[in-house]
Amino acid sequence: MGQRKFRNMDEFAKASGISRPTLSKYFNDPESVRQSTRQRIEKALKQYDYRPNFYAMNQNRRTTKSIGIVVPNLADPFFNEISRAIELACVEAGYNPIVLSSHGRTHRERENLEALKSLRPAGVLLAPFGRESDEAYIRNYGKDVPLVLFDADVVNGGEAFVGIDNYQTIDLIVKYLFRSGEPPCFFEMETPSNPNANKRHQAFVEAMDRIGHPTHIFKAKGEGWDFEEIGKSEGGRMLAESAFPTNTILCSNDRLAIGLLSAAYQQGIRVGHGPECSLRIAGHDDHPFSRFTCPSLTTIAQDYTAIAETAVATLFKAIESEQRSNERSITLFGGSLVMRDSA
Amino acid sequence: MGQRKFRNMDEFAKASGISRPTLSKYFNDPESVRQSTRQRIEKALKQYDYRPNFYAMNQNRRTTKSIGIVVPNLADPFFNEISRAIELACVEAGYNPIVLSSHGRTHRERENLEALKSLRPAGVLLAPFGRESDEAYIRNYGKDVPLVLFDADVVNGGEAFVGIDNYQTIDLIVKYLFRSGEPPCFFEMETPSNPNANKRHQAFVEAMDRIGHPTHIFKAKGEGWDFEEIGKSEGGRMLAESAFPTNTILCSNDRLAIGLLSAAYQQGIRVGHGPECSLRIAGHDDHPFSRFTCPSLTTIAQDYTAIAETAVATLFKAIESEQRSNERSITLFGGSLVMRDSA
DNA sequence: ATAAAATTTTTACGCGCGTAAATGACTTGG
DNA sequence: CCAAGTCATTTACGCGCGTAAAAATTTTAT
Repeated sequence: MGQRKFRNMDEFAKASGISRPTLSKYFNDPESVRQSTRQRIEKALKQYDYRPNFYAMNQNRRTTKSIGIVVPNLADPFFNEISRAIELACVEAGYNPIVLSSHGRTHRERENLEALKSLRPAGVLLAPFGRESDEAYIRNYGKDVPLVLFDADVVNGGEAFVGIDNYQTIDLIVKYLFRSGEPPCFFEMETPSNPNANKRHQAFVEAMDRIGHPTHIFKAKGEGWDFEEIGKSEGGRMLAESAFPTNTILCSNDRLAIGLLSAAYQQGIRVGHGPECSLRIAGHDDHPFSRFTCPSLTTIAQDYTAIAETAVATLFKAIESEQRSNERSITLFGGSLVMRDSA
Repeated sequence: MGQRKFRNMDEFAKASGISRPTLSKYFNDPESVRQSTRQRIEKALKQYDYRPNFYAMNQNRRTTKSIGIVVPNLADPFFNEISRAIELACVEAGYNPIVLSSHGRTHRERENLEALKSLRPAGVLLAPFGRESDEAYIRNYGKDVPLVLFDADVVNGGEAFVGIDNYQTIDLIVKYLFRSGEPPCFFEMETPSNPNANKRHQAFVEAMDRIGHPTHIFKAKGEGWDFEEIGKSEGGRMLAESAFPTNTILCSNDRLAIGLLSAAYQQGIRVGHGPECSLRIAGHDDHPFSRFTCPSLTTIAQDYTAIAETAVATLFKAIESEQRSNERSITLFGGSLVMRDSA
């Protein structure tokens, strides 16, 4: 394959004996031409190795086949995994995903969305920063482009939100910790930007209320995305000061827990659910490293695939309906308890 | 800002009182117009909020401002960090980086490169899979597009290669381990696809030769990218069988080491450099989690920034020279020893 | 076999911008 | 103030493909 090079679709049309408009239709959607024509085209494609000019293709299309995916930070395994799942779902639907990470910088969220706009994407999937996002901007953005939010919600932003039901997950793990030992206290960031953190805080308060135990919450100072480092230094300090009133600590997310585990290890504290252990630590999110921590981390697993597929399906529905619907849908998935060695 | 919406550059030209060709020049390179004109344009830009059509812009350009960055797997923190550094360097140079991950699937490397081709990028930075890459294809690719390889080399692929000097790094850490305790044995994947692994193997053999100690190498069975899992299961089995003849194990990379540390912990083996410890474990790459393992991992830090910046600079030189040069350059950076608690 | 439906071909135009050449206006230094 | 140089404007064309409409062809149903 690939003897000749073609400068444009016309040349390829001549060589393959198929008219240019038909070829154009085929490249838009291979299903849209007759089976026999499709085979003829694909045979010619194998023989000649031609690819339409991406830019010319998209210039005049009403709508492109590109889907923008914007996440706060690809270095965070959670966003890494979920954007990978979303990417996959887009490719399977015949779309062309474009993943953009804001690298933990709030202002880059807006820059990424702006950059996407000039690509005229068919739709955008956005995991907003949360507190620090430009909410008005996002709401406005959704009026121009089909937009589905995931992980973190913005009131009235886009067509829909798909995320996790933090009340269910926190209730689940609090209940487990309570039944299997002392009731937990809660370890979180002092000023979390992610709204899930706030919901988890609230959910913890309510869960402790329900089981009728006093609520203890400990806040780690620190800014940025180095959650492990903050968990280690701040949590380590609290451990050293014996600040925690119970032997069970529920961390707002796995990354904090990983830092806390590291601090506990350094201080010679035995962590685990066995009788010879003096501390139990649990996390939330089932970070890919949670199974390799020492001890392995008991946590809540989010269903990445379900969230990804629902977000993508919702977006496609919005794209196909061709109009912004008035009813905004919110889908929350439950998480499942992963019992490992740390609690 | 942003009262009116413009359908094209002509409308914006009329409204701003600047001719379209001048605007076109400005968007190509803001420095290419006179300072006073530039200020007028930027003032108008603030007032009106216009962005040129990305597709029309690139269609007729000799060369676009896009740089393709292709890595085997963004889920691997090493590639995550280095692609982030490269992305940054490209943005700073006024280019538009496009990061594509092959998600650990060999065939996607070629698909990504093909997809990039139809974007007519100014250049491409590629970290090939190695053994499983289509080497002939990559060599050929470099004839069409300015191409710089990093991390893993392909003989005669592209303009240049930028990577790490595994001989220096392995020698460094072997020497350290030898001076601070028993000489190490080596723990690696049985059939690594990454050529760095092969070089490290070779470097280990030579380093042990130099210090005059017998060379022991242990190979973990397993395929794919779950290095931690493989390190834990295979390494754990070897630990349980007391297969290692020395108390010091040098792992081919940090991800294997993290798995091995996890296995050692589960078996109640105390790992570290202190007298109360029975095992020392060292890694290679300074994985972001290495400082949070239990104990924290002694390892070799690669200079991501240096590699990224050199790769980008080399690519830009190739782009500017407008012709494939005959001399292929190879740049190798040394690593530095990071002494933590595990060895 | 024939009519109706589905698909392809022919023809033609336009998208938004890059780019080139000629012309015109401005800046700089003496 | 003028000449030379620099930069902006005017004019005009083309890029490669999307897309629309009408004509021609093929397929399907009757």
